Amino acid sequence: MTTYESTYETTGDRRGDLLDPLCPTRQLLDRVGAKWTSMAVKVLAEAAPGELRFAELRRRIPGISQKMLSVTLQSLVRDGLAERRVEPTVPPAVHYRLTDLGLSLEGPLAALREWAETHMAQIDRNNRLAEEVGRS
Amino acid sequence: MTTYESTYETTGDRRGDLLDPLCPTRQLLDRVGAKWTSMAVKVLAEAAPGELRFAELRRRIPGISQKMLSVTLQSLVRDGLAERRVEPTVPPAVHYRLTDLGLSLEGPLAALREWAETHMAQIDRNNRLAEEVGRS
DNA sequence: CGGCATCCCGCAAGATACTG
DNA sequence: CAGTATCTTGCGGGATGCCG
Repeated sequence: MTTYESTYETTGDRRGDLLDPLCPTRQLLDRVGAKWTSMAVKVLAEAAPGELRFAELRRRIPGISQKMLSVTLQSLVRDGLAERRVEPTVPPAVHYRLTDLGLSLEGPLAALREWAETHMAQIDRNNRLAEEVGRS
Repeated sequence: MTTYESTYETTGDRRGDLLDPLCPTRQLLDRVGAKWTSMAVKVLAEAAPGELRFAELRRRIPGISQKMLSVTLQSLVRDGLAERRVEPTVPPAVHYRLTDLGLSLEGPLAALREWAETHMAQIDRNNRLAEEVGRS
């Protein structure tokens, strides 16, 4: 655990200076929460160790725009989670596949997904219940 | 797996209608990616099965504003992940604790955290490398 | 103490159009 | 085919101030 807890307790009100741009968990969650990243990782992981072309990825991620897929893949490549391979034909064919690092992320992500699928129905029920209570 | 894959493959371009507001994974990731939710769950989980007061939570989550802590806790309570207990003193003391459901989320979240702490340094290195390449 | 109401801003992300 | 470029918007979230 590299995140903060014991510190700051006694210091009172010195919030606002160091904040937390360093916390690795925060950084990761920002990326995972980026709305498409986790989907892309999932789809690529399902195809692993094979590759997928841009258009193929787009087809497998319903609702994603050309732009967001492009941006998301660039981010994955920059992070070293995915690799880009261009076949020099005309028109060019671009293939993507997860790196070992990317694949290693799929495990934790899958755990979260499983949790979601198991419990989201309950959570929805809780929300509807809270809504009714709120109206009273 | 309740998420989509085999569908949409043959239908071509019918994106934009059903999109995905139903996908439980997406819903969960939206909440987890909400920048403070995961932190709050973590801190509450560390205190479990004990409770934490509002101000105490604020102290343990460096950088969070009063508003965001409030909003985040409300969200957790609505989802049934946490419970709120008000002690009718003056001024009132409000205590929060995770429900069993909330606690069950901590496992998958901790896995993600562990992954982050293990690999974020490498990812940062990858990014710096990509930046250098980009300048060439 | 533990909020809620209000105002405000930046950025993620959608729509659209163009290119090697 | 696989992208960039540009414009635009929604809303997450910060700051501030008031209330029971």
